[in-house]
Amino acid sequence: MASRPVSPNRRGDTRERILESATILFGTRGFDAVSLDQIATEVGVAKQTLLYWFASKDDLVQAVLANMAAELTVVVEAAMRAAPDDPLDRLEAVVHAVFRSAVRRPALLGLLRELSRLPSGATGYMTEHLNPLVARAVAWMQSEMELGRLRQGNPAIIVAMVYATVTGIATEPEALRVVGWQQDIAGLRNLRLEMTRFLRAALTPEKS
Amino acid sequence: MASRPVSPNRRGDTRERILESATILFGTRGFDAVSLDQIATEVGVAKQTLLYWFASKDDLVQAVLANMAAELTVVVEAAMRAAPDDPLDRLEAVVHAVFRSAVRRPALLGLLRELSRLPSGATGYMTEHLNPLVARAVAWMQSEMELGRLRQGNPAIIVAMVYATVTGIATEPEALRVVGWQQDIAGLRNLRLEMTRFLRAALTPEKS
DNA sequence: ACGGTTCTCTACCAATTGGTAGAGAAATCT
DNA sequence: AGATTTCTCTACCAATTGGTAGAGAACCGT
Repeated sequence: MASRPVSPNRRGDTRERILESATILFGTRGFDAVSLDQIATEVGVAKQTLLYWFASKDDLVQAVLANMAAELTVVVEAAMRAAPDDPLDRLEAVVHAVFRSAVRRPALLGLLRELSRLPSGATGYMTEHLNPLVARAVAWMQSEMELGRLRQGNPAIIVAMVYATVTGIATEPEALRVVGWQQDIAGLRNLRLEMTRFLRAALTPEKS
Repeated sequence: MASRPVSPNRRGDTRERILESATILFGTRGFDAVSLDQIATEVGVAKQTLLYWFASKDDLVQAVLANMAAELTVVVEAAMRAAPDDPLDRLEAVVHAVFRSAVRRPALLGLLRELSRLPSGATGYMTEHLNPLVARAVAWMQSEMELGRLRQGNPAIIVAMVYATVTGIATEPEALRVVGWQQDIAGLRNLRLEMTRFLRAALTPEKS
């Protein structure tokens, strides 16, 4: 048992594997509920290997968050750029992209939600990272409102509301199960369609 | 230090004080993040007093959840009964009531969200408790849709969506802070108005 | 006054937590 | 080949976790 000569080292991907497992565990169960040992076991590595790559649990959390912010930013900006000009179509495209992303990795949005229960200060770094994205979203929504292409309202709050809706739906399968929703391909498609209809209705300008 | 003769016992309210503190701590920080010692310290009592009233942490969690479910049910049903007949007005009344409740005790909806990361099985009891409420909401929404008084759609998913929106907004002050929202009386009022407008727009039937 | 119940306490426990110390294998550089 | 850096390990640590054992104060009906 002492010798395990065959490549205990997969040459460099250890860090990423740790990040990936940590993202999933933190995002689904919460920071405090997940121990370093659990992550290490999942990755198939000793706890000290984690602490070699990340000086402390806090460091690991920060890295996971930064990773997530970057990933999310890429997804949103790509969708934003590729989308048509009409604001409702564009919003639908972004929501669709985020939603697909969230289905593939439910932990992503879970992490975002997890932020609110970190000791504030730890959140500073994140908000700093996500602020540009958020600011752009709010500005965009405001200008579209002024053009009369979106329903009038407080753009900041409405951005938050769209975020809350999408994130809530994507991170709370439990709530959906309670209302009898089935988590299969048809169900997912249905969910996405219903969500875009809901948001469209909420944001379509009133005919004056 | 050995003697503290002056009424260490406030005669019966200990259990409720524990429940209250536990609700707040669990709801804001999550079950795993809060230790029995922390709760005990907050209540101003020894940890063993907690374990006298609740056989285990799990028991305490269950009690807190049951408490919350009852409280929420009362709030929703009272609002539902007192509200006018028009479905949008009624929805607004219920959302208003829940929202007020959530502002007064942010932990309430936080607990609800926390459910999704409990080992399933622990959630069974809760869903059982909340199921009647949810089932009634879905049935109500469906019948109103059939009457053409609400926008057509999948009633179950739409109930979940409204839930996600309200809960997300009420439990993620962080998200609101990021978009520059101020948590004062005017801000709260504004938030509530914007939210009801949002939901109204999302659920108003299309004029055919 | 007294025996029992109700309630809270101090003292302790094994298991788990995040983290340190330092050894040793493998790859890389010279 | 030898030295150094990179990477992962075993062994250990103090602190905290949920939980047990059991003593003792305050109240109760009798």
